[in-house]
Amino acid sequence: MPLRLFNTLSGKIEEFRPLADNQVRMYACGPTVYDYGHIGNFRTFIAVDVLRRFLRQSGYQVRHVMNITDVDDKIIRNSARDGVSVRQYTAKYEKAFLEDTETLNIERPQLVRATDHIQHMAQFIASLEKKGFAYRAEDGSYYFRIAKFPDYGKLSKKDFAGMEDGARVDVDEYDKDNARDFALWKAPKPGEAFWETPIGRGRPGWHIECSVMSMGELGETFDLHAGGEDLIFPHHENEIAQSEAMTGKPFVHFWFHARFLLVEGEKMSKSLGNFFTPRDLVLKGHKPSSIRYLLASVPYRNQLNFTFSGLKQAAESVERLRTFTLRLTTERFPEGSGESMSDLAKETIERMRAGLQDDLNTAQAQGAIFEMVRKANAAADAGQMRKDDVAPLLCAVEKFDEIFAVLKDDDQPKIQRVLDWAEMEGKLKEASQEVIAAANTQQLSDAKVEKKISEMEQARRARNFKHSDAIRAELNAAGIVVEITKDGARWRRK
RNA sequence: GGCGCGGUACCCAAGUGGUAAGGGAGAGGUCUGCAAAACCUUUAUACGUCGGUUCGAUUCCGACCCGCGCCUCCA
Repeated sequence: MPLRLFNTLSGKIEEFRPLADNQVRMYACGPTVYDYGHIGNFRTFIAVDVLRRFLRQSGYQVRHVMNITDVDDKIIRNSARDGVSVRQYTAKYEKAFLEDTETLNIERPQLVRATDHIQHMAQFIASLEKKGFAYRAEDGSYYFRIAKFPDYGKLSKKDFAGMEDGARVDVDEYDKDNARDFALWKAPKPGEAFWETPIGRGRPGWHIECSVMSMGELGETFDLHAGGEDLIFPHHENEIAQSEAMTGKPFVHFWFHARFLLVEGEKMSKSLGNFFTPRDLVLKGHKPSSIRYLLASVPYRNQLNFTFSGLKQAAESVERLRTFTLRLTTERFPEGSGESMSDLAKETIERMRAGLQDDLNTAQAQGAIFEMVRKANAAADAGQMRKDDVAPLLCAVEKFDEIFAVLKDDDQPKIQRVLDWAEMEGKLKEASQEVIAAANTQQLSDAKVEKKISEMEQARRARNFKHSDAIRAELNAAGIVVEITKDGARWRRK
């Protein structure tokens, strides 16, 4: 069964079939690097990441391109305010963004920067003008003439048919033929940064970069274009207008949009004080894996209410899966195999796939894996687990993690990087005591921990529980959880 | 106002025309030197409200209430 995805363009769930048999070409709108990315941004990027990972798991080769918007009004304004070049200003936030995607295990797409393609954009605009879809305003700005593009509004389902070309609205404010016409190119105001191009001095409008760079990398028609739901209009609508006006061909087959999230039941905003970046959350003591898990656990088209209680629950869920994996890999089971476990694993893989194929129903996939965990634990407790059952069960867990990417216990180095950054930025005081304490205990190497553990085991064998408990308490204080099992002690970092 | 999405237990969250996955939290229990982990039992006469269709609706239709999004640069 093929993947079924909601396509904003048709407003329906459709079978996803790429143009080329085996290859998917997708483009995702990336960040505008004028500030740190927040969890709302990352919800979208994680949704796209889940899509990308699932496509690959389904056997497609994925060509995934993402833009970095490193020029816009805010960037121009802020860089001028700080007295630095546009590139100097954006470099910091671009770096931060890439670090954050790593922190959240978002696979890196091929990146394209807007400022690397200014000349291409200028050429593109010149061609649009030649074709009659663009015009130059008195100040040297260029606008797209939407009255020339009858399909305008087909993505956002807006009806612009009644709009007459030439009906001037707000003439004082806009130097355009029609208020709905949007800027392709902005002439510089005095003191503003600009690029020198054949169509004059200025900077690109917001939408043009995505048309130029996506088609430049992926061709005139490609499979899928993704972004947050707010981009449906005007951004993606305008991309369609520019691109299809240019080529006369369909621009994109599938439009994929992730829904906005709420934070503690309210729209995230700085004024409400519920505005968080992944860095904020890490400093508050939340693991990157918890953040990713929570952001991925609600299907992308549903509103996700991001709460601190939810973050805690996510952490517990991840812990449960990690503990299960640890159990399978450390416990000794009798030789042989019990037929039911490999069936269970197969069933689970099938259910996860079915869920994800159904418009990326991540919640269903999670339900499937947890049901397997419970059943497998029960079997192990009942002494019915066999040595050969382990591999298929682990395989199912692996399939799960190919999509969710939360099981590898690599939170600590990422947390450390955030701490290092906080120190440099003078934000270390915002870090919780727990985070700092946990980071300090990372000094304890695996070898040292192992040594302590074997000392503890010796004490236990001698039934010197006072001593063994003391060691366990000491390790615990250092962020190491020790669990005694019938096959000996096993440990993990908190 | 136009267009669209949603309202499921203490919290998060799937799902179905025939009476509710999963996770977290709570309670009780098993195991254990003690912990931890794990397992078992338990927590929705019921899926916003009111009508309608139907043998039967939480699931389909209608109205209403509530929440949310977009309607020019916010993912």
